[in-house]
Amino acid sequence: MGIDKDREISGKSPNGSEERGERGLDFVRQIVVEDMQSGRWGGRVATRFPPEPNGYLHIGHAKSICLNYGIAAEFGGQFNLRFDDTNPEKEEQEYVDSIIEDVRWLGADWDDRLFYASDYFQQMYEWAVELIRKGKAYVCDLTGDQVREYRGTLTQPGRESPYRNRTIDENLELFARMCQGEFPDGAKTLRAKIDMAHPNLNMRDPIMYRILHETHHRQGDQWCIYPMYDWAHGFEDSLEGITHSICTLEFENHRPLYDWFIDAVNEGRTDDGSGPWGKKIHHPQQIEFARLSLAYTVMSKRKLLKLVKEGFVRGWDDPRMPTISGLRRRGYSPAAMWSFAKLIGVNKFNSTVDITLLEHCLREDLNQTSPRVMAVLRPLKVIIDNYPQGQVEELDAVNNPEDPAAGTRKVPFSRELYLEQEDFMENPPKKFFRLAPGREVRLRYAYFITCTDVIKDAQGNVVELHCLYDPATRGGDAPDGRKVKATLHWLSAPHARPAEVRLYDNLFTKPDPEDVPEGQEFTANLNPNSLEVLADCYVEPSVAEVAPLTRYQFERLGYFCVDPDSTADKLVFNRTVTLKDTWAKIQQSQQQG
RNA sequence: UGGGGAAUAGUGUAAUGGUAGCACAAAUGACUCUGGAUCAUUUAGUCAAGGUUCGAAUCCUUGUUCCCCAGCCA
Repeated sequence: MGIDKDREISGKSPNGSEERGERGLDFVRQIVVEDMQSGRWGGRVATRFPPEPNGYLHIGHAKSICLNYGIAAEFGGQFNLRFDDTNPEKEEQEYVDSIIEDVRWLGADWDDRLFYASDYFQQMYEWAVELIRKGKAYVCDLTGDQVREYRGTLTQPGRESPYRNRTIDENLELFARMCQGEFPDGAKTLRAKIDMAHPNLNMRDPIMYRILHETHHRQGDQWCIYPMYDWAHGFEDSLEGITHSICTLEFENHRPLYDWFIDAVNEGRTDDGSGPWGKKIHHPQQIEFARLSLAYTVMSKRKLLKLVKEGFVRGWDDPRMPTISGLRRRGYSPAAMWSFAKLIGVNKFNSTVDITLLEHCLREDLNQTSPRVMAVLRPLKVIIDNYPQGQVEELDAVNNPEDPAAGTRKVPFSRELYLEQEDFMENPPKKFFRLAPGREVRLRYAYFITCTDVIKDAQGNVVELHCLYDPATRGGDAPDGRKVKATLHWLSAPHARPAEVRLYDNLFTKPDPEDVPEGQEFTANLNPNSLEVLADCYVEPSVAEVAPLTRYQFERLGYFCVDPDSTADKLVFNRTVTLKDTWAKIQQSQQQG
């Protein structure tokens, strides 16, 4: 899976100043280094990636996975994969399966530590009872609307619930009955008794449990009360011995609660377990970092779900989606994702990353690893008039100039060829080096050819070219040393295999899809041209039978990847990313004047 | 207008009291059997104003801007 390489890419300090240790490290790793030096966790590092299985993972999650797994790998620690499945209303097995596949594909290794928060429900229940006994939690009968009303506002303190001072025995009994299913959804909650005037709204008697008569994807109907995130999450980390609980910035306001709940359980507990409440439980440190934003796409699960549900894309793994499965289908490699994660770093402020950074990481990896092959996307038939009818030659082509070990292959050449339509212009502008009437170019690995005649249809479209080849230039070199300005890719028409090629562009037309007129939604910025299907393409015969997700570079065009829609009869490719295209830039500036 | 965070070239990110550096992007040139790749050069930055200091992106003060929080979601 190339994990060693991935690790190498992701590891160590960004500046290569490894001898300095903490210099140049992101702030999370600096904390880890300090903890290692101080022995805070006994030299132990344990991280986790805790997705809720209510959607597919996206590249923002990849950033988190690379951070968490990267830290564990670099410091000799452990990395857990844990499903935070505390809300049966939104969670599904399909999402669990896709998440496992995606994390594994990225190369993060959780060994045998695949956990589910729902497996901790019994322990959490017992701790909740303990909090009631300690007078720190109570059963509340307020309705949802009332809870909101009593909570107060950002600037005004809340009011205490009239149920706040129930006796411990009454609370114990009611909570047990909640758990036994005696009350309908929403009738009662268990709340922490903290401070209704707290300036942090999260501390105004937060709800620990709600009643939900819902079948859980894993626990079935065993429970009808479900823990809230704030109550559950710290304990999940605690039970797994997590040292650094890394999450995104919006949970910063929740950290006081994370700490409060663990402290509340630990109150009265001792290090050696003596005393009525037993032994103290582990108290991890929560650290928050900024989530990733990418230009020209959206990253929230809600919006991605909308794109899928309303058919704006073909599914979670549509190659235009920023999901891990979408990027994989598009042709991204784990190595590219890792180097991207390293490049963007980790910080505490929101930033929007330019897609050119992502594409740079992609090209950097694909250039090293992708076998080259010739393909023609928009074919233009070319007849070599002086090439013997019926003759076929097998010419040597290099598989990967960046990797001599990749070897060579044979490419058939014949009298009838396909060239790329855009490689010919009848009236070439300045700086157009490719084929034009009377002009000589090289066909890669083959011959020099000169264009002698242009055939057009009734509408004046160029439909066929006639050329002469120079037999002395076989292989692509002229014995007399004459030069040509261009080298073109080509295919022997009788040998070429038909293929469908899907070209992709940004899903949205604006860097910030949220930038919409008053009253409109982000979908108003969807790019109508994000997908272009070319049905009549051709590829080299050497790419006859290939597995889905196999990557190639189509010479001079870009990186392409076999789509799972591909069959033996019909090859289908996705364009992962184009090659850098100097001519396109020149053309653009020429058009702009 | 309560509380919690954060501001470094167009973008991302280093510098942790001592020459503001790197990558991407952009521009120019070299080389090239991919107008690819590679190499070289250039443009461009500390939110603002004060203060401390021999010396401030870094420390202090004041201000500005941005993000998060009023789900029985996570």
